Amino acid sequence: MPSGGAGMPAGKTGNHFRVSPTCRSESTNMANKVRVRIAPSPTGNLHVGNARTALYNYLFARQQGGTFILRIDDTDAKRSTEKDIDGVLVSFRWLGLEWDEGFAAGGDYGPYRQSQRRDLYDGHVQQLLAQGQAYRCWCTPAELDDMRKAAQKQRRPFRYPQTCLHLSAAERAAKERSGDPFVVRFLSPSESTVDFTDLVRGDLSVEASELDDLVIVKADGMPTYNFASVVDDSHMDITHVIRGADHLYNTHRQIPIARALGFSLPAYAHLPLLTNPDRSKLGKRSGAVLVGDYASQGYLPEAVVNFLAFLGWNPGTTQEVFSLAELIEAFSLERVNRANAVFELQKLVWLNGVYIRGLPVAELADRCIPFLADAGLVDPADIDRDYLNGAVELEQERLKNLAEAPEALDFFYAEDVTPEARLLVAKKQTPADSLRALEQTLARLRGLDSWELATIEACLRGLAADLGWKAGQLFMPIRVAVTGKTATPPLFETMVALGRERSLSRMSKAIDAFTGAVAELA
RNA sequence: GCCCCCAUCGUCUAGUGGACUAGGACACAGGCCUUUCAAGCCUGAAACGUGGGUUCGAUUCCCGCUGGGGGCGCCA
Repeated sequence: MPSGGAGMPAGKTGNHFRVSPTCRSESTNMANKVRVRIAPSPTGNLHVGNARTALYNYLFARQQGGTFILRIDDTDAKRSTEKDIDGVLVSFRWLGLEWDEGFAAGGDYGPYRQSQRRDLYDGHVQQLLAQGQAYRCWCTPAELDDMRKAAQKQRRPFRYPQTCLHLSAAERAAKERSGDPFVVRFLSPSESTVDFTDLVRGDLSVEASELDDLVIVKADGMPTYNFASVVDDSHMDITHVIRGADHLYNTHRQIPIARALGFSLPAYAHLPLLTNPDRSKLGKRSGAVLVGDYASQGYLPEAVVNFLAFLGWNPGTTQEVFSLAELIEAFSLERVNRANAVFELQKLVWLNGVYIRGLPVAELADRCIPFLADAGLVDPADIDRDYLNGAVELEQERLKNLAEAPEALDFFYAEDVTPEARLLVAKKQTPADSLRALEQTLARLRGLDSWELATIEACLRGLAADLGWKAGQLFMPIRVAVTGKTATPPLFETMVALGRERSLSRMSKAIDAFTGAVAELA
């Protein structure tokens, strides 16, 4: 038995659970250490909505001194490969959400893959069958589909008509002898309502008559999500189920199953959904919705975490920037919102800049290297770190994300910058005068006996004064000559970072090219 | 269609019957700083969906309406 070690703790008798509307959160065993889980299905990558859910589970566990568990919900045999699982794990790790127990981490409640817990589920199915709270059903998917369509046509809600529940003994015997595939259905509760108190939303209630007999075991013998989850959450001693509000209805369906099995219930907290700008559920076709997309677009995991944390929760203070450690301290389920949150990137863009500016230069450089290497600007095996750090330092407050690094830093690495001649013309000056100014600049720069910020500045400001030009008039053409661009970090710092050789040779080349173009520009 | 949930600036949100001329952040606009671009600083514009109650008094409580969302699978 896969999770035999878990057993069923004493006290898990469920006897303090009633069907009445008075079933509240105190019915959970609060004395137990907090145990929460994130249970992704192996889809190859992590959706930001699941990432947010995982984050809240993580924060809650850490804050409560509890355990954060990762379970793989892979009851759908059609999609479940090692590679797909790995894709999910990579994103959790990138975000920094380390799990204490579960898949790839071990623990006393394993295995942590539902596909490997068949025996456990089978046992509980037998129990329900024996209790008369579940029954076999031979209706085929095609038949059900027809019934659904018919119901829709009559504009009536579809509910399974319990055909196979009401089979005569003879009919049932015949079906069983036939060897035809069957599913197992849970007999929906006879109580009037199914109620629970949600930690975020308060008292929730659904008429039991709304719940039809849902399939708990598929024809291939695998349990369905709603069944396996209930069994695992109980056997893994999960104390709090924190998940998206899209599971609200599932909770009403899972509670009767848990009760029929004699399980005590965890506390539930349903998080508001993340939506598209049009308020529809954030789906696969909604632009960048995978954590991996944000990594490759140059967002920092700490920014993504901070951003995600604030989608549906806030600390009640005006602080906006939170490290993971600070989030752990400040987080509380009580302050989770009920209304859906639009997944808008503008704040993430800003936060990302905040985190980039807050990084030590060397670390920012480290994080830029993969992007620079991809763009062919640097060879990771052979990097002049001092030069790179100098360049990164100058661009640090200009970078909104790492993916911009190649474009921002390209002139530090380009062989030639080939500035446009017309950009070498100083503001309110003629091309000829501009050319002369550049020539004088080069001459004076060559005469400098040190290549330092103060020296260069004194030199260029002095020249501007001698020329009777405003500083900016002179600096822009030099900037363009040296970098090829009109928007760069401050000129003197840039020239220092580039170094004397590069700076002077670029100026010289620019002057040569400019000389040939002056006539046309005039 | 049926069931459930939700509702404050464009967006994320504070607010828990009077301290609200409704606060903060992002984005936006203007200004300052300035060798360009950023960063930073200052200022501005910008919201309680609607109709009824309850109350001396509602953004806050209740009901209806409207609007939005979710669910209604042998997916999870």
